[in-house]
Amino acid sequence: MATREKSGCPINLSLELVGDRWTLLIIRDLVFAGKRHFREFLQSDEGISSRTLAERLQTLQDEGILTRSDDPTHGLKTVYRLTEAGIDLLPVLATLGAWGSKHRKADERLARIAEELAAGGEAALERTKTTLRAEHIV
Amino acid sequence: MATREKSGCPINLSLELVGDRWTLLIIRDLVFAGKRHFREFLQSDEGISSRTLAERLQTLQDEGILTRSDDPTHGLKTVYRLTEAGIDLLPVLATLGAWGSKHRKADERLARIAEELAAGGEAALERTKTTLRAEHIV
DNA sequence: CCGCATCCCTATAGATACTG
DNA sequence: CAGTATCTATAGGGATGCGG
Repeated sequence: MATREKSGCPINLSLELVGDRWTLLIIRDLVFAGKRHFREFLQSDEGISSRTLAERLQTLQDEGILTRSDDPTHGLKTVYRLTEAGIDLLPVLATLGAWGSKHRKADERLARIAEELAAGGEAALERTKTTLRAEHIV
Repeated sequence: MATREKSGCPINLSLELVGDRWTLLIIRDLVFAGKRHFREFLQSDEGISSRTLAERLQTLQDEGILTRSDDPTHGLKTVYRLTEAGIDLLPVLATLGAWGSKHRKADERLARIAEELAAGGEAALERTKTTLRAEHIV
């Protein structure tokens, strides 16, 4: 990515990083599907290519949204985790999910989950965030 | 756009429509800058091209996010307005703006506005929505 | 097996100029 | 004024390769 900033508008700055077809899907998989490894991200229903995935993981790391580390139990594997800045994207995912549930033909089961998270407001978001943070300490 | 659906995930369905560099900037200009005409969108700081703008306005209309109509006071002009589905994207803009304010180097003044809207919660969002709806009746 | 890097090729984005 | 035509640049899919 690394496009030069086109304006200081907060919405624009956010979109310069996450405003594409794939970035928020990767973060969704980190948050809701508990994915941590390269191969797992490759296997999402939407089918990201390995080339695009590698590039996005790199820039997300460069921009402080996630961290890369070695899997202690399995030398070959690399573990990706969200930083605080990444976890803070949860409200964006929640509002996007709520909108999709309401205005697009979403899968019934997933739609209900999205609506519940959105309806739960701040409290529900905080609970999810706490769960995500716990993993870093472990 | 019109890419065939890659999954029924609500977040994915949202991203298939608004997950790109420009769509949410157009909606931002409709919501916060009160823009209504083709030329006005062209003049945003980020500099969208006329071709891309025309295409996005078309698909947004096709997907029921905005409406196109003639300006009664000025025969040549076309007026773009958000539908209810479009207005419902406001929480997405709000969370994106809040994230950008907190985690990117955003313009001071705009950052404060974004933070206030986010901090205001549901009530602040509802007030903005009401203002937007009023325009349709007029 | 793992996380990528590289290559090739096509689809789409975008700049610029122009039209009804 | 709201868009198109045309041309070029880039993003991205898919196959394959490669060091650890």
